[in-house]
Amino acid sequence: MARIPAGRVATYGAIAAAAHASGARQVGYALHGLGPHSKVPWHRVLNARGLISLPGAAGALQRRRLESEGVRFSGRGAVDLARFGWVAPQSE
DNA sequence: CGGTTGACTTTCC
DNA sequence: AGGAAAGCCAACC
Repeated sequence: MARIPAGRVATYGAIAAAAHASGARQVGYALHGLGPHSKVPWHRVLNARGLISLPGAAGALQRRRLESEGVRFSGRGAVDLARFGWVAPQSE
């Protein structure tokens, strides 16, 4: 996840596959455990629809951070994964 | 040790 | 096309 370049986003499922995680939910659970103080770019992680799955103020913070990195949001607050979606480089 | 939960995804209706 | 249901697996109580 830390290898995700700025201005790009990745889905939970993609990270799970790249990180050999057991499932997309576990990725989200791990992020929940990290906390907002972690230096991991957790804000670049979105769900399969390109939407922010994180409710509350943290979600608003995430969107703001992504916009700061150049990620453009669609009218419904969704990110175009076809453009900003990050593909894991054969990370064994 | 077991039932519930969750920052998810996919399929079926 | 939009909502409900099921699948998934580790953490929590």
